[in-house]
Amino acid sequence: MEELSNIADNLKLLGDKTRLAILTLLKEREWCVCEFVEIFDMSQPAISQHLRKLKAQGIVKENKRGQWVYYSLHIEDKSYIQAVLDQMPDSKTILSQLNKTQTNIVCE
Amino acid sequence: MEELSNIADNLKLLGDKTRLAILTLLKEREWCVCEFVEIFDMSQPAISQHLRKLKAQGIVKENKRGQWVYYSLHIEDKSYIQAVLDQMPDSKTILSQLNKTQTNIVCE
DNA sequence: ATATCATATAAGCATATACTTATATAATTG
DNA sequence: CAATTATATAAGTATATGCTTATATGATAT
Repeated sequence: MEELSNIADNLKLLGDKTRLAILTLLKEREWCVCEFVEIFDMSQPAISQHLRKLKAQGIVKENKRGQWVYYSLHIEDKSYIQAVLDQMPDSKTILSQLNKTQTNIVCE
Repeated sequence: MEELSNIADNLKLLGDKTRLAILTLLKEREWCVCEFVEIFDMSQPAISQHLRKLKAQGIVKENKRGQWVYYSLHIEDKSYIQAVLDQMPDSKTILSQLNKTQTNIVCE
């Protein structure tokens, strides 16, 4: 059984607008860092630090391919996170709330 | 549709050990402030401030009876909170993790 | 090898958070 | 009425958080 304080620490990570959007987007597919930087109109270090926190608590995992690092969900053992993400809107809705369209995103 | 940032703000409130325990206990029944003070071995203002935050975001509601104020869940319209609390252990488990037994609690 | 691109880390800073103690408010009791 | 009990609020403080800018690391391409 997972500790209450451990669950709270994980939920705290969901309690940030940017991280919650990141996780919701990751429901659909893996994304690389530069895509998030474009989408959120936020500095690259800011995104990187959010992802590091998520990785540190085992909520996402990374997958390096070439110079890109792709992130994906790692919540098979965390039913309460799955339960939240199940209730979240789809990527399109998230992206429209961020006032961006996915078609603009290019990392080369 | 609820705003992403609004959902994040609500989840942030769940991301605290004390508040998460409070909400999990409230699944079972309503509790009054003094019970929480006993259970959490924390100052009365600390508990009161946690409850105020939860009330401010409409996650709990209060019910005054005599000199006591009872709190209960108000999450019918917040499926993502219901989803989290559904995954939480029962009151007995929470209380044992707090190293207290419910039988000790007396407010008079 | 050097230049470029993608990502990570470090340091600094402004604000948010979760407590504390002291005090106020309100209901209950003698 | 005064004393007690339950709760709320205010003010202060230490720590956490989320950004910033600067810099480091590492892969790719010329």
